[in-house]
Amino acid sequence: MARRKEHSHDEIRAMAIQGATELLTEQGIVGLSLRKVASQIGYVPSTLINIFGSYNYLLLAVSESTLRALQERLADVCAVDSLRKIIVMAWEYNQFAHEQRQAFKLVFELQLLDSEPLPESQGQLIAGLFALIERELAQLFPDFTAKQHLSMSRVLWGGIHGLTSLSLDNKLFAESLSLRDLLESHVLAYLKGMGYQKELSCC
Amino acid sequence: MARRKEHSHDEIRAMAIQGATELLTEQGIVGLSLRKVASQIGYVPSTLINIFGSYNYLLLAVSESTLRALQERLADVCAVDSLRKIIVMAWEYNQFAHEQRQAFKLVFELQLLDSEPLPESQGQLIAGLFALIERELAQLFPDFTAKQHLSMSRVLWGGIHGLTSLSLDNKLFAESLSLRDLLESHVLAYLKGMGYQKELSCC
DNA sequence: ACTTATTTTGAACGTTGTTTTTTATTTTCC
DNA sequence: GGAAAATAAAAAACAACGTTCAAAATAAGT
Repeated sequence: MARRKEHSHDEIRAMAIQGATELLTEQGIVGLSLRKVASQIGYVPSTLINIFGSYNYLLLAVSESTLRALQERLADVCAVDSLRKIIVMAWEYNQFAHEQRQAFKLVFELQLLDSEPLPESQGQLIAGLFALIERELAQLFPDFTAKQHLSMSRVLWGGIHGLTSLSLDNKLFAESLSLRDLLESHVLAYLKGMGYQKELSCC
Repeated sequence: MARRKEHSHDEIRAMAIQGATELLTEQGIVGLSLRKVASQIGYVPSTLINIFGSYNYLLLAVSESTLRALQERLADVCAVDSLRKIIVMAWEYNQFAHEQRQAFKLVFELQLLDSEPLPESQGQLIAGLFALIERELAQLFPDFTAKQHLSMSRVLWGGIHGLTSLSLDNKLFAESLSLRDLLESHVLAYLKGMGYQKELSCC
């Protein structure tokens, strides 16, 4: 019983990713399964295995799609100056994570077994996030070396990700504190500590 | 075929936690299962379910044990001043995470379903980690309010956790950079940005 | 010693990802 | 065009999982 050419492989890929994302946001990653995704889009487990290679690779495709959406959202951020831009990006990162909680968690919790370490695309995408900040740091600290920009972008993004990640799991234990203030405090104080002067200029 | 009083429940608890930890560090969380833990300690799945309630609660007990070991390690840190103490604690946190990679990841990846949000003890333990830093911050910034100490401890720890967590998954994309330097940069620059003066005093 | 209660076990259930076989469709070739 | 070969999707089978439940074996009570 083969039903051919009703959808191309790429179409099935897209359908599966969308279906999985829906199930993911509804029921979380524990409520997700290959069989559910298959029946959601009217296909059968082995078909998805044929196309994606394995269930993990399907999840990886979902993760990649999420990462791409996040990248777009951050790339669209604009602000009056580079400092504000970094702060807004930090806040957008956090907002995206909370809006798409389950999908965001999947990105950082999915671990492939001893197959490929990271399938290129994932690496490129995450590196692209860092690049967004590096660009602004180059504006703020024109005299610093590229390695220093690299280092600072990692520290900044590490803090943003850590605060976001902990708050997603309610492991911050600071209900009285505003996450927005924490993120802003992190970015502002770190940059100030690194020598940034023109603090709170305009307005 | 019941074999009673060969071990008490508490003994079986301890055996299961230890056995699970061993399997966890050897094969990772994906290679871990209730059945493997049971056969590892010479018991049967349903016995462990009776004692722990569920497989998730067994994993939670492992997580709690890990967290307790981490807490002890950080509490043992001592240094010449509070600033150095925070930096050393940050480094110890990171070292512990890399040494006990799988166990550390379990702590932050384990998610219970819609049962209790966090079983008290876990919350107390994580809050205890923050308290270690808050105490030092109170030394460094005696004029700040308790709320400010709270806020700063979250920002500091969020950054330390974020850098550690990303590096554990090789998602930092900065092989040329020393993680130790990144952590120190984070702590030093943030505290300096928050107004700490006596930078690099002695020596 | 016999009954009652307790506690561990073994078997069964439903679900999972994956592999293999079967079946239906498409393509190819004469 | 129609038979043969190739292809692709589905069905079935498999091993492993967490969990439940009834049965078996020990401990406790009288």
